Amino acid sequence: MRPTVHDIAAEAGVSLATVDRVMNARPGVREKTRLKVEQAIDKLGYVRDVAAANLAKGRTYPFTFILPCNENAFMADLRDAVLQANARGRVERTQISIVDVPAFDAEALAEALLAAGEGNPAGIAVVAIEADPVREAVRQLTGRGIPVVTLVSDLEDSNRDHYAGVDNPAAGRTAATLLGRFVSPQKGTIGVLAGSLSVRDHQNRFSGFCEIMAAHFPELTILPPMEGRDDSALARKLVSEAVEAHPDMIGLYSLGAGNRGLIAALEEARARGRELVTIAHELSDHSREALEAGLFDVVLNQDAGHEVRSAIRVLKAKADGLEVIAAQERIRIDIFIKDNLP
Amino acid sequence: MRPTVHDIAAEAGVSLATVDRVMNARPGVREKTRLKVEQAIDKLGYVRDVAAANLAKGRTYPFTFILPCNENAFMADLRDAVLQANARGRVERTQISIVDVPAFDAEALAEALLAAGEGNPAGIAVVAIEADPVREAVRQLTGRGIPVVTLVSDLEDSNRDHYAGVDNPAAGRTAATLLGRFVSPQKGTIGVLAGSLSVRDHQNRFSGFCEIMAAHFPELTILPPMEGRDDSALARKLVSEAVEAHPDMIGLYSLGAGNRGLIAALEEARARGRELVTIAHELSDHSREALEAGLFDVVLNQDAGHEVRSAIRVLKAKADGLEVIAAQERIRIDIFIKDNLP
DNA sequence: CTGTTAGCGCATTCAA
DNA sequence: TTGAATGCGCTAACAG
Repeated sequence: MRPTVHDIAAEAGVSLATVDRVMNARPGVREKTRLKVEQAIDKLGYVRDVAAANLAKGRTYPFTFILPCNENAFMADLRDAVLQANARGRVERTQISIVDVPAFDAEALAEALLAAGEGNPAGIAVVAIEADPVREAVRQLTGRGIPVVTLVSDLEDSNRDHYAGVDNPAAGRTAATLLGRFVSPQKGTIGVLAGSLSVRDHQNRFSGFCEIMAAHFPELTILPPMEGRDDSALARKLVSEAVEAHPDMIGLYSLGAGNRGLIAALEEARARGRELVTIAHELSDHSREALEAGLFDVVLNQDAGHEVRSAIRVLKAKADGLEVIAAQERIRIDIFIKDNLP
Repeated sequence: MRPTVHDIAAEAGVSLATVDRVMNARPGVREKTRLKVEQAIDKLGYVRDVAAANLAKGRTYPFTFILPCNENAFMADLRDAVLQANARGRVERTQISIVDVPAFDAEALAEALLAAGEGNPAGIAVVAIEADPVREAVRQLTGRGIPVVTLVSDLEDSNRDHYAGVDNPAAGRTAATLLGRFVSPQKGTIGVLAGSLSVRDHQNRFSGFCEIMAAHFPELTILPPMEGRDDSALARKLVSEAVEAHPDMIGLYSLGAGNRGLIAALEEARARGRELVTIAHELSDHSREALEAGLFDVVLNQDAGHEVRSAIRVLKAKADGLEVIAAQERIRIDIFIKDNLP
């Protein structure tokens, strides 16, 4: 049998309460006593039974998820995933409250973070925006011992506890290699459609994309990126015009959301006899259909469900002061073609 | 607060013990009483606290994993993943014993399954072989209420509780599309290296591969598959000879293990000025290097860690009579190129 | 500073 | 056929 608190207490010659104090780093224990207990703990190889501990504590984990009120399918998926996780909260002992913030508004986000902190949640997950006020808010929270996990979009140079999202420069590089090889050996121009290049994720993807294109596909010219602002109509217009304006355009990388408009534009182009090798992000009903119809050639995806579950696991672990299994928490860049659709 | 057994007992006007009997479908309860309790349960929306239940039971889950003693990197990974999971068994309340069986030996596997069942484990995971004795053994086990999960390789027409592995025909189709597009617009022949076509997984991959090749890349000719028997030296020899014999061979799909020998052969070919678009399976140190060196173009992968953890989660859920979250348990076909390596 | 004690939600003897 | 009592491993008042 694995050792219990009783065994530790006996071994150390103290009471249960003292063992508990030591284990939870609570004050009111002489240094000497603490040492005895700690020795007993690793002599017996004690590991605390978290389930039992939580039972005793009647513990539930109140988490706060701060999400942008964006309209695209991915954010909807993300929200869904959070709601679903919360639905299973009865048994997982988590209780998640979602806080909505306006998209792309750093000030509002910073405020929301601080406000969330007031409720003393067991942890906070946030779709970050790269900005100093946000960084500062996160610093305050972690300083107060509240675990913070960035979700989907990271916050560099902050001391967030964990980032639950993909490596975006790598996503851009992946897109470049696939696009380059698919169009090869044709020469021509490649369009890029972003949501907004003021968003960090999109920046990162774009730079990764350009890096590989420049290095390995010099015969392909990247057109200046279009900014569709995740707006369906705008994206459609931009892409249609670009296809028209560049008869030598043979490929397209859409690194943001706004697949609907993009798909419409590609259908138009196809009707006029133009076929573009196209790589887009985020698997949704629309992008899946586009893949099956051959309008998209590749979809790069981050699994919202995985990200949310990972964030929760990490938050729980941090709240309990446990280690996280890094390998299990790495969020992959999924590559989908029509043949490996889930 | 969520309702507890006490609330149910009070609501139904019976004792805790009776509630327990009803919940665990144990005998010795009058039909009428049972009904009262059941009504109380869904009136209050009771869901049992599994953690508390396990604590009370002092429950641990003794699982048996039956693995082939194969020498390839993937199987080693799989074994590692099981050992690692077992190491965390103290806190997960699992205790896994590994049973080794000779590779590709259906009789031995069937025997091992039956033997494992004697120990009355809480569940069994097995790398299946498609054969009737195996099917029969699985049927017996599940008939006795022991949950059985197939791992990596499924067992069709058996009543195993779950399959923790990838969709192999889809893997083959994926390889075909990528290979076809990468070599395009060249014409030529494509080599196929299998471990053994008597293994179900390999068969499935091969047929998926041929299906797409025939449908979409008629200008490419698939050579008769080579069988490397997961033997490094043999694989090397076969591939080298094939490259030599077919000057028009421009692509290669390796759908089994034996990457070492394959890589050596590709290096030789490269030294002689021959470059083949190559797609292989399973990410390992060797295949990763090959990817980085440009010897492999794509590696399709199944994550052994995910598969094992998934198998354990499912086994636990089945043992507890709980639902599994299907979406979380689907094992992906990971596509790796040099840019999205983990 | 340290120990005693009473639960957390559930399963399980042992009586009745 | 049912109920009362005890304990799983741990935490948290409340006393000393």
